[in-house]
Amino acid sequence: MNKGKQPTIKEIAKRLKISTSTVSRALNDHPSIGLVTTMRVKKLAEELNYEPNRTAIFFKQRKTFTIGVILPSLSEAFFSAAISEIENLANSNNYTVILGQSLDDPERELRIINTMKGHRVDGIILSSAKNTREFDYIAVLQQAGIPVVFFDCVPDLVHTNAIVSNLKTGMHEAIDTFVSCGHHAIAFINGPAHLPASKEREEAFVEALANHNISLNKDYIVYTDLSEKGNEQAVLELLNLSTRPSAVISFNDYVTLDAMNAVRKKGLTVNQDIFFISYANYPIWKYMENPPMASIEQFPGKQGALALQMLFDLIDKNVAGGTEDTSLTDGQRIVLESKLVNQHL
Amino acid sequence: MNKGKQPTIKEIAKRLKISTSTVSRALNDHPSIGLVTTMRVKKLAEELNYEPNRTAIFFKQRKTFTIGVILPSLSEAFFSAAISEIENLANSNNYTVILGQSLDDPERELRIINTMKGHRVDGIILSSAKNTREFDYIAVLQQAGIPVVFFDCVPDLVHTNAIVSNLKTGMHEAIDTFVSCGHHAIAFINGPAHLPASKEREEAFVEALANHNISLNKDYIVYTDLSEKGNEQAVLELLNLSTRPSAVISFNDYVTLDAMNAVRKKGLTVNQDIFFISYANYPIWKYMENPPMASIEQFPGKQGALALQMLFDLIDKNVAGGTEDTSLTDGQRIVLESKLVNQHL
DNA sequence: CTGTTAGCGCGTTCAG
DNA sequence: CTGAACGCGCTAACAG
Repeated sequence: MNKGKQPTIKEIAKRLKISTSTVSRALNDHPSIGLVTTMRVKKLAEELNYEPNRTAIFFKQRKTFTIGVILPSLSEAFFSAAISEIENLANSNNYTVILGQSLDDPERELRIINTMKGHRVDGIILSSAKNTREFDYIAVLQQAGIPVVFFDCVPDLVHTNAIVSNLKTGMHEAIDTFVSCGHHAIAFINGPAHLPASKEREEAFVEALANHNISLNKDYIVYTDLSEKGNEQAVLELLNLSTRPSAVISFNDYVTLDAMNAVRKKGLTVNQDIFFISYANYPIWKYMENPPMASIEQFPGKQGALALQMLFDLIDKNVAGGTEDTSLTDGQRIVLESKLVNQHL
Repeated sequence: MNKGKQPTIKEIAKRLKISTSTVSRALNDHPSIGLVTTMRVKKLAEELNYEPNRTAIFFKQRKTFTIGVILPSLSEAFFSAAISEIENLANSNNYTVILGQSLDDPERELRIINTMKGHRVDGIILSSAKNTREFDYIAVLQQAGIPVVFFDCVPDLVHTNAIVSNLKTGMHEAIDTFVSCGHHAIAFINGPAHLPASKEREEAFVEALANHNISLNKDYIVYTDLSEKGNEQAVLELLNLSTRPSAVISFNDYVTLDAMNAVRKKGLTVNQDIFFISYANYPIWKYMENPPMASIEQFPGKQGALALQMLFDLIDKNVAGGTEDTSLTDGQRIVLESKLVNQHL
C-alpha cells in the first residue's frame, strides 16, 4: 500500500547518506559532482520514481514556465486556431499555457489578468475584449514584471507590444478582384466604429476605391455590432437600397455567414445576385455550395506563434537585463500582411 | 522608479511594526485579530498594491487551484465548445485551467500528462487520443493523488471516472427518423473499429435496424480513419454499390462534410439522392444550403461541465478522506444521453 | 568534489 | 488577541 507520498531529494539524500544539495546538483547534472555519485543518485531517483516538485522550484526561481493566454472566446475558429498554435509552440519550449476567455467582458478580462498575475505567469498573450477601453492593467502588469503581447484586438496605444495584422493589403486585393470581375457597386459591412481594426479596414476600403476611380457612396458603408441581428440588419440596409451593391466586403466570415442567410431569405442568390469577400478565411468554406468569392486570410495561427515568439524574447530580456525599463516599455510591433486567398469560385 | 519588487507580508509587517503572522491572519480575516489591526493591515496592503504570492501558497498548501485539460485538438468545434464551458465553470470556482493538446499522438499525450503532474495540478480532464492504447498513466496519476475524469474518448476500463455519451439513444432516434421518412436502405459510416465509441454506435445501428425489421446489409457498414481521404473513400464505397443507400448515418459531422463533398463531386444531390444524419451537431449547419436532415447532439459543453463537476467532487474527497484508496479507484460514470436535434429540413 | 547553511513567502503550530 | 519559530522542497552561496 503506497503511502502516496511523493519522494523528495531529502529522501534520496537520506537513503544515500549524502546531502540534499549533492542530490540536487547530481540531478541537474552539475559538472562538479562525481560521476559515481551522480549515477547513484539518478538510479535511486529512477527507482523511487522521483519527480521534482515544480511548485517548489517555481516558488524559488520566481519563474513558472507558464504563460497566460487570454482570448475573447475559445469557440471561435479564429481563436482556436491561434491558441492551438500557441499551445503547440509553448509545449515545444517546455512552457505551459494557462487559459482564460474574457467573453468580451472587460470586467472578466481584468479578473483573469489578476488571477494570472497571482499565478505568476512569465508572460501574457492577450487579444483584448472588443469593448475594453481601460488599459490600466498594462501598467500594473509591467510593474509586476510580466510582459504582455497583444494580437488581433490590439489597444490603440504606443508602448504596447503587439502582433498586428495589416488589414489593408487584403482589402486592396479584395477590391482589385471585385473590380477585375466587373463590379463597381461595392459595399462594405464594417464592424464597430471604435475598433482600430474597423478604422483600418475602412481607410483601406476608401483608398482602394479611389485607386480604381470609383466614387465613394456613403450608403455603401454600413456597420454591425457583430451580433447575428446586427449582421442581418446591416446587409438588409444594403439590399434595400434603390441601387443595391453587387459585391460586398464584410468585416469577417461570421458576418458573411449571417449576411448570406439574410440574402437567401430575401429570395436572392449568393454568387449570382450578390458576391462576398470577407476577412478570416474560415475553414468551412470548402464545404459550402456557395462560398464567398474569396477570403482575406489573417493567419491566426501565425499571429499566435509570432506573439509567443515575441513574448519569449521579452521574457529573456527580462531575465537578462536587470533593468527592465526600456525593454518592456518600448512597444515593438510586428506587422503581418493579410492576404487574399482561396479564390473559391 | 519602482523597484519592480512585489511587496510581501514581511514588508507590511515591518512597516507596521507587527509580526508577519499577524499580517497573514489579518489578510485572511482570521477572527482572532483585532479589528483595528486588521484594518490597518488591509489598508496598507491596498496602498502597497500587495498581492499574495500564490506560488508560495501553492507550494505550501500542496494545492494549486489548477486543473489540466487535455484534448486531442483545440480547433475542433466539439472540443472548443467543451473547453469553453470548462474554462467558464472553473473560473467561477476560482480554478485555473491549463491546457494541452495531444494532437491524437499518444506520446505527446503522455508528455503533457507528465508536465501537468509536475505542475501539481489538482486534477485532470482528459479526452484521450484516438489511438492511445496504453493507459498506465492512470495508475501513475492515481498514485500521485491526481484524480482524472475522462470524457468523450474514454478508455474501455473499469475503475476510471468518466462522463460518457450514450450514443445509442441518438442512433435509434436517427434511424426512426429515416424510416419514418420512408428510407429503408440505410447505411452507416463508422469510425475506427477499435474505438469504444465506434462499437457502441455500431451496436446501436444494428439494434435499431432490427427494431424496424430491416435486415442488415453488411455492405452498408463502412469505416473511415476519420481523415479526409478516409471519409471520401468510405462514402464512395457506398455510392458505388449496385444498390446504393438513400440514407447515411455517419460517425460525426466532419465525416459528413467530406462525404457531402464527395457526393456532389459524383454529380449527386444531397437531400435528394441521398440524406445524412450525423453525430455532433456542428453549429455551422444553420448556414448551409443543404444541411443534414438532422443531427445527433452530444452536448460537448455539458459533458465538459459534468466532467469538471465530477473532478471537483473527487478533489474534495481527496482532501477530506485522507485515505484516497477507494474514492479514486472506484470508477464512477455519468451517462449523458445523446439526442436527435435540429430537424434541419 | 561535497557538506553546511540560509532563505524564497507563506500559513501554522505553540506560547504567551 | 499577538508574536516567535518552524517548515514546505529546492537551489545557491559559502565553506571546506
